[in-house]
Amino acid sequence: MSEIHYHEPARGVSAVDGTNKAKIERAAVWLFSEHGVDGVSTKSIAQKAGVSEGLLYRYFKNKDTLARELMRAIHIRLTEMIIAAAAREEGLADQVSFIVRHYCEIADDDWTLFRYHILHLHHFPSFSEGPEDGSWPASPHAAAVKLLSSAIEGGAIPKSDANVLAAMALGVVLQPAQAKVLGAFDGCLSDHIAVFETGVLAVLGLKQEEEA
Amino acid sequence: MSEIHYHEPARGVSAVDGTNKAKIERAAVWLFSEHGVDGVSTKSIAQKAGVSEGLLYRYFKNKDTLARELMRAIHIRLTEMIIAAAAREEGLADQVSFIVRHYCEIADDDWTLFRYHILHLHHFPSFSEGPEDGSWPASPHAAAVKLLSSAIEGGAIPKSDANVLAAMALGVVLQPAQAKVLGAFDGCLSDHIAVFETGVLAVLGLKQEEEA
DNA sequence: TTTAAATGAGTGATTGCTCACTTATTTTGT
DNA sequence: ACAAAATAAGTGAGCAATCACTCATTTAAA
Repeated sequence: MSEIHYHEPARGVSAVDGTNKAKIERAAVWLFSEHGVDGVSTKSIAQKAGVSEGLLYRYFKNKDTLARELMRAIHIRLTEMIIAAAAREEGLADQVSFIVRHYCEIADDDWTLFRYHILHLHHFPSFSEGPEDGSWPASPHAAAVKLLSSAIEGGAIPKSDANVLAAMALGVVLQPAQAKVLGAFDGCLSDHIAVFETGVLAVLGLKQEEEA
Repeated sequence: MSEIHYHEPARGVSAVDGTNKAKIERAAVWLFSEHGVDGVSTKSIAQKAGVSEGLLYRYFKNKDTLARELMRAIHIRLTEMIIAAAAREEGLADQVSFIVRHYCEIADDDWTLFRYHILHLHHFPSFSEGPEDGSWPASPHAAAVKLLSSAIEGGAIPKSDANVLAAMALGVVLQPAQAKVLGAFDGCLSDHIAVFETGVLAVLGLKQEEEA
């Protein structure tokens, strides 16, 4: 199978850390994901974390920095996962499978942080802007566009708008994720990996099991 | 062609109305879509609308009511459009075509209001909850689930989880919409109706032009 | 003893909202 | 037709509450 080792990066944000900084981060990510950055007061974060309000400012310059660092953690984790998928050379179907599986696992691994990402990414316009210098994808979408552009160039996919195609393919997984976030169904995302994979391949115009 | 007349409901929120109430609504929907409900002050709404702050409270009970009424307008418009699609009897492919086309047109018709919906729906949990009494779909997602459940029951689609399938199908259109909202590409959504339709049919497991 | 961690009362600014008031429009009396 | 009276539309200073953030002080670790 000759796997390229995609080294699972650090888990969600301070997943099993008992420090006060970690407590603050866990409280913040929960509250931010639930009410949005502007809907959460520094007082409520401190209260939920069980520390004083002033302590937030020892570890973070201000509220916005705290919110941004948390968002950055999940955002780059997802982006780099897709970049890692693009580096694989077992064909497009393998890349799709890789992305779908890891996307679901990252989401399930720290669902609160993931919910924060999917609901409030737009609060940080800089995170969804195109690559700064045009070379490196700075978002999951940009990374997916790059991957599909290569696939089109290589003839694995009929010529089409990679920008739109990437969004459609991501949507097959992201919209169920959003539906789950909004309470439309239970269980973890990984339960539906197979269905997602079939769906993404269909959108890309590939029958499953085709393409050696 | 025997069209069932889906009577396009009222346009976006007070689209071409010069009253002060309309001015307030247009200012509010713009600011809300850009910064979120909690990120906008009543003072800034009044300022952008060119009226006094006190006037907001003549037309709306409070800020949250204003925000909710605007969200409700686009939310029920999209929901009822999908319900109307489900009432058509020209087959599933026709229903998909209907939904994709009208979804894009509604979005393009009042892009600001649509952006508000796609970015900030989660601010109003009541709008994404399941149908109150279980009978009537109260959201686009719920309406799509109902439509696909019928399709499965009627044998037009292989048996599967309608909840997940609906989310995947919606994602094919919604994710490009979100990508456009975040600035990933220009032009209007309707430019891609054909691609969306093909994608949705693929996700549903229907080759295009099949199913008499 | 020295240094770092942690506190919480206090700061000025801003929040959503009210209300006494002015201005504009409509209704009524003659 | 015209003014007086009544209602509606619109204003903005001001209120209590809350906001993000600071800092003198206390507590704990090295």
